Amino acid sequence: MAKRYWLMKSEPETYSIDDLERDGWTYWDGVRNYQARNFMRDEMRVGDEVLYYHSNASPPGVAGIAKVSKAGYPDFTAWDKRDSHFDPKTSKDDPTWMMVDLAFVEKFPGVVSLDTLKNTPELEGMLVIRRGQRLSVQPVEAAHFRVVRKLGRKAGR
DNA sequence: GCCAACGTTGGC
DNA sequence: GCCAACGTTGGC
Repeated sequence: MAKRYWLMKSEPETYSIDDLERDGWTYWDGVRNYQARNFMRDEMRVGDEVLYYHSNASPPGVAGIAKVSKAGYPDFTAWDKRDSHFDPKTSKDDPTWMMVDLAFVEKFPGVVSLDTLKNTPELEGMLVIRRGQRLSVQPVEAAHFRVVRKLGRKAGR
């Protein structure tokens, strides 16, 4: 199957692109939304590329690129009582929540801000700039991905 | 910190 | 199955 592209949101206070660069890879735990879960469980494949989006940041925007290094598997933090994402309704026999692993690819020299995304005509229709769009994992068109990467590589220069 | 938008829960 | 109440997301 052809490589696909995604956008994933993280609050930099919780886990930023710098954290990912330092660690090299991470597991994407804590997603507790069915639509986002379905993307990770059913559609994300190893090698897919991901726009790493900083939400609740100033400015919010795409900070770099990651890639999927492991396809969907159960989010074990859902079973951990001490974890903030603990979900008492799910069991190990029938996991509700899934996650993927992400590997660091690149950090942009500057953030491609939400404002820039909104003001770039080639990005019209991108989900992340749609009002009220809260999905933390969302598909991105290949053409949009390339435009954002180009903007990112020259951002802050 | 505020609040609009949205998803989920639960009473009926 | 409806829908009000509630919790969360995320821009500002």
